Amino acid sequence: MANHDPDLSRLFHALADPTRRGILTRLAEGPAPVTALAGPTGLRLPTVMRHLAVLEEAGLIATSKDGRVRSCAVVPAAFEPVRTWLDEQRALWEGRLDRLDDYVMNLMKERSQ
Amino acid sequence: MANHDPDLSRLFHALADPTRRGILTRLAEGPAPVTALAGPTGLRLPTVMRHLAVLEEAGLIATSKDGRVRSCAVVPAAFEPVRTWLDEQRALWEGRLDRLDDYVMNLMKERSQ
DNA sequence: ATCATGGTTAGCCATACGTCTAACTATACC
DNA sequence: GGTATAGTTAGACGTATGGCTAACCATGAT
Repeated sequence: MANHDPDLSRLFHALADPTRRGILTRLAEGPAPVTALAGPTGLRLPTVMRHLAVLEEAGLIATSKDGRVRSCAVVPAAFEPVRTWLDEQRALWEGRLDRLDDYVMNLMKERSQ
Repeated sequence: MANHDPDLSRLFHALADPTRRGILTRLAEGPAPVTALAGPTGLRLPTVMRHLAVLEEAGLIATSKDGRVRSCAVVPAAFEPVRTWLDEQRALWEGRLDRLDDYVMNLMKERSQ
């Protein structure tokens, strides 16, 4: 029941935007400065900065400034809660289906007696 | 590079709300009518209906009406694109890290000659 | 036929989101 | 010092989101 987890909401929200996913994919190849990230998007710098802020607040990227260039890098571990939530959901369905299996099995056994 | 996929955006967006995740968790235990889903949320029916519409448009649930009651059920397969995207991202990081490994290995080999 | 129940539609409202421009700061380079 | 480069801040703007009320079907029960 990790549903009210604000982290999870922030994560999913951060991932819900194509521009942000694009940035993450780009960063998966390795760290990059802000301007390099902005280029492919066709968006203005301040807009990209906002996207980066969303990603950083979600913990999906980390940034550090060296001189006048800010380098951004993906934080793979940050994806874990998402994966975990998906796994939890799956476990719930499967639990249910197992119980349904048992139920059907019992029915069949009773019938065959 | 499945980033511009509108399905993915709709999925992530649908999952970004605690109320909607709560509904999914509830549905993972088995199908339920709208009112049963609304109860725990403390929200008004029209509000819940909107959440259900978002979930259905994302393909995460399916609904069908029998008499005057609409039954909602989770659609496990709909989660796959999310999982797939996560896996793709992971593959990218790992590819990068592998190449980095190779690079370091080569460096070390060259040094030791 | 009447009434209660379960759901639906329409519309309002405040806030959040994604985008932009314009103006500003800070660092590198000549 | 002067200029180009990289990023930042502030504010505006239209649209989307999440919530509500009120009124409206549709169906099952009496």
